[in-house]
Amino acid sequence: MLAAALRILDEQGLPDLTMRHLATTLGVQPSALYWHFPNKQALLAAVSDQIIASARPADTATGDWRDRVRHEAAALHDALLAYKDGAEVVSSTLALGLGADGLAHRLARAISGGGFDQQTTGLAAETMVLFLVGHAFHQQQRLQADSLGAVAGAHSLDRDDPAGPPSGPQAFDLGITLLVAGLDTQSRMARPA
Amino acid sequence: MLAAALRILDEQGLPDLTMRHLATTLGVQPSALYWHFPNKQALLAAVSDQIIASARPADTATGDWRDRVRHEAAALHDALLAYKDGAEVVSSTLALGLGADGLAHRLARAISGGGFDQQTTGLAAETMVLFLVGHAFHQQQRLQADSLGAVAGAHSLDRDDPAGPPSGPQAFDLGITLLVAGLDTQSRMARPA
DNA sequence: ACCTGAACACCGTTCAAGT
DNA sequence: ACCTGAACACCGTTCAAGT
Repeated sequence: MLAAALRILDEQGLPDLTMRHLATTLGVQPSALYWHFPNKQALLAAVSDQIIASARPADTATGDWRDRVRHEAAALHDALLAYKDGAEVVSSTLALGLGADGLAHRLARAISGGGFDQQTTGLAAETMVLFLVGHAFHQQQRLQADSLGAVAGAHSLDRDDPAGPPSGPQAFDLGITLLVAGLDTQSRMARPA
Repeated sequence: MLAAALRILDEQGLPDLTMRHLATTLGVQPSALYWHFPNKQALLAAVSDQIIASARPADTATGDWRDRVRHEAAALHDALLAYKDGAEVVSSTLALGLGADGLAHRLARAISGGGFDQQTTGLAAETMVLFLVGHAFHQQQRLQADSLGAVAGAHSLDRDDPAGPPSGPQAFDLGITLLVAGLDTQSRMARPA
């Protein structure tokens, strides 16, 4: 039934992931779902955890902590983009404070390779989570708008007008780089080698 | 009517800001609202812009660009927190790509004081916007959960357990500091003084 | 343990028609 | 220009009752 929810999400999108639609798919009454999940948010939290868990694991052996952090962030970012509306689902779950903790934990583990104290590590991880999810959400929304608005727009390929910033993978990389560089500075200030 | 929408938002919260409820408040049929706004998202976008515009303007005279950026970020952050569910409304508008551009513009103006090229400025502003809004949303959600869950929790004051990171103003400051420090590094790499 | 049936209390949006 | 009335096509959730 979690699997069915993920299928609806990926094939039809979040607006169609309703309790009633899911019930129909399962050949069951809507009320039956409430034996398995207390409410819809709990369902979405479970879906979110599934999406995050699907992110390819970090190659823990290679590179210094900076690369590990960058790779882990990229892997999680990709996982959110892999499911239709994946970023939005995770974003809502995260904001409501239910689940989706895997995101912060995985980033924190990578960051802790830099030898920061626990508090800095946690704060930095949280900062990166918010940027990562926000960016994925934003990007996913634009991709969908483009694919639907190919009618009206007629400029589907000349996005990234020079007035606004480009917002694809390049923007994501810069954000992560900024944060990693900032962390690096912090570490030098704390224990100036 | 925008004013009425803002009042409902601030006094009752986003879940109660429905077209039907707003119409009742105005003594009008729900369908009447559709003469003024094409749909609910457009209404929420207008509300978002109002919230952002209410942020105290930056003191453009004092400090270097780093301080200006920090102050501007803090002012915008505070504005989102000033209205009940303000962060959530702005977050959704932002994600859908309607309005809320004031956020990025104001930050970009402050950042541009650092003399970065337009692309870096825009990307950095976007990064900060995502962090800023995500953090405000997260924080607002927790405050509300605390004020409602004072019943079940009984630990309303000993939040910030040492396992997780603290997530109040302190966390916000660190995130912004990290980003500013990262930007600083970028500028030294581009034109090593 | 797991599900049905039926209801409750809502939503956003459209559209002809009125003034 | 601005609004009404009435409908369309939905929601999430509860709860007694069934098996």
